[in-house]
Amino acid sequence: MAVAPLFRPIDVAPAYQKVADAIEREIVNGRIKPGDPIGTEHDLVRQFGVNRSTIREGIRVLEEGGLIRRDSSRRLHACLPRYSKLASRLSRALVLHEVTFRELYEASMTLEVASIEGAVERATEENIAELTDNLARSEAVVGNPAALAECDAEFHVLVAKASQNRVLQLAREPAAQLFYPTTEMIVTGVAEGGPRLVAAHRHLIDAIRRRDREAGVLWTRRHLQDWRRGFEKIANLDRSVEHMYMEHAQAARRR
Amino acid sequence: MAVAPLFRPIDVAPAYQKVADAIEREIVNGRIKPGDPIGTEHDLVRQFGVNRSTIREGIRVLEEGGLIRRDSSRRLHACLPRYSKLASRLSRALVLHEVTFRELYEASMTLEVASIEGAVERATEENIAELTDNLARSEAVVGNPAALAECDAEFHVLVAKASQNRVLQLAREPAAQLFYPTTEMIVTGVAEGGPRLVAAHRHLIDAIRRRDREAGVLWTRRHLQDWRRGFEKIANLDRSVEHMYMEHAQAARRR
DNA sequence: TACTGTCCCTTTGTCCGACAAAGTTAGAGT
DNA sequence: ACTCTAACTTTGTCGGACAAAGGGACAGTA
Repeated sequence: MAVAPLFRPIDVAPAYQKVADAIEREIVNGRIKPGDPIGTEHDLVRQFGVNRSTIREGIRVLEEGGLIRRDSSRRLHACLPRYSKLASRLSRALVLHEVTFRELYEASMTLEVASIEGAVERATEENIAELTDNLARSEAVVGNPAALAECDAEFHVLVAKASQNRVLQLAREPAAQLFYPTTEMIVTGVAEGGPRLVAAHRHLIDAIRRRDREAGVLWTRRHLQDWRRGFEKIANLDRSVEHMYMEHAQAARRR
Repeated sequence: MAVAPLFRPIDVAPAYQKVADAIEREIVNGRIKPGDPIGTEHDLVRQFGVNRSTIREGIRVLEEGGLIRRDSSRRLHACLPRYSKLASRLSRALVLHEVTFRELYEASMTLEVASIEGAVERATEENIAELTDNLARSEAVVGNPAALAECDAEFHVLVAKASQNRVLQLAREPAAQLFYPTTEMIVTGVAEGGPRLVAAHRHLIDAIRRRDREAGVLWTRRHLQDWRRGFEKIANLDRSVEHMYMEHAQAARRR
C-alpha cells in the first residue's frame, strides 16, 4: 500500500522553458504586441542572464508555437499565430490518430454547414467579391484537377471567412486540410466531378448573395455528398486518413 | 518580364530544422511508432553528424509540436500529440486574435450539438458510465464553483468522446477551453446556476441512454442558452476573450 | 527477504568560447 | 544624391566542458 500523498511534485522547469514562458507571458498578456521586435539573442542573454544556447532553445519553442517569427533579416519579433500553421499541426495529429474519412466527413458536414449559415447572414461585399474571383479562377482551371482542388480548398476558407466567426474558421480548418488531397483524386477519377464542383460553388455564392439560408445549407450538403459519392468510388469511407497526406500539410506549414 | 523559371528555389533550411523534419517524417509515416524510443542526444549527434546544440534545438521543436516527449527519466520517445495540448495552442491563438464571446458561443452551439448527436447515436456503455460518474461528482461539488466548472468541462469532453468522432472532439476543444473560466464566474454569480447546470447534465445523460436525439439537442441548446444568459448578467457578449484566461490554458498545457 | 546506502556510468541541462556566412550600418568616393 | 566598400552585428553551427540527476549493480543490514 502506498503512503498517503503528502507532497505534490515540485515544479522545477528548466531554464529554456522559463525563458520561453516569460516571453510568452509578455506576448499573451499584451505587453509585447504582435509585430514588436524581441531583442537580439545577445540582448536576451543579457536580460535573462543565461547562455545563448539556452536562449536559443527557448526561442525554438516559441517559434514552433507561432508566437514569434524571424523576419527577412532573421531578427525576432512577436506575431499572431497563423491559423493555417496551427491547423496543419492539428491535421498532423489527426493523421497520427488514424481518424477515418467517415469522421472527417461527419465533422465537416457540421462545420461547413455552420460556415455557410454564418456567411449567408453576414458576408460583406468584399467577401462576395473574393468568392466571385475564386469562382472565376476555378472555372478557368476546371480541367486541371490539382489546380481545381486548390481552388476548392480556398473557396471554403473564404466561405468560413465570410461567416465572420474566427472560432469556426479555425475549427473547420484541420478537417478541411485533410480533404484537400482527396478532392484532387476525385476530380481526376470522376469525369463530371469538376463541373459539378464549380456548379455547387456558383449556387453557394448565389445563396450568399441572396441571403438564402436554405439554399446555402442545401448546396453545402449536396457539395459534400458529391465528395462522398466520388470518394466511395475510389476508396472506403472507413479507411483511416493515410500518411501520404502529410506531404501537403508539411509543404503548407513551411510557407 | 521575368525570365522563364529555370530553377526551383533550393532548400536551405537550417540544420536544426532538417533534424526536426527528418525525425518528424519517420514518426508521421509510421516508421517510428508512438512510444518508440528516439535514442539519446548523443545517438542523434552520431546519426545526423551535427553538434549536440543543433540536435537539441531540433528536439525542442518536436517537443513543442507534441511529437516527442521525455519520460520520467528524461529519455526521448515518440508519442501521439495530445488533443488538449494542441487545443490550448489554439485557445491561445483565439485569445491573441481577440475573438469575442459571441463567436465562441455561436461556434460552440454548432459543435456541442453535433457532439451530442454523435453521442446519442454511438455512445457505448463505458461512455455512459463515465458520464454517470462525472454527474455523481458534479452533484457532490454543486456548491463549489471552481470544482463544478471543472466537472462541467470534463462532462462535455466526455460527451464529445462518446460521439466517437475524434475530428469533432478536437474541433470543439479550443472553444470549450475558453468557456471553462467563465463557467466558474457564472456559477459563482448566479444563485441557481449550479443546480441548473447539473440538471441539464442529468437530462443529457438520460437522452443519450434513451437514444433520444431530439431531447439531446434540446437540452444542449438549453444548457448553452443558460450559459449565455448567465454570462450576459456579468459581461457583454461582444467583448473579446480576455487575456486572463490564458492562465488556465497555460496550466493545462504543462500537465 | 526486503530495504538502504554506495559507487559508477550515462544522460541531460547549462555554460564558455569560437568562427563563417549573411545582413546592417556608416563612410568614402563619385 | 547615388554607389561601393569596409567595418560591425547577428545568426547558425561547432567543439569542449561540467554539475546534477537517473539507472544499475552490489554490498550491507535488519
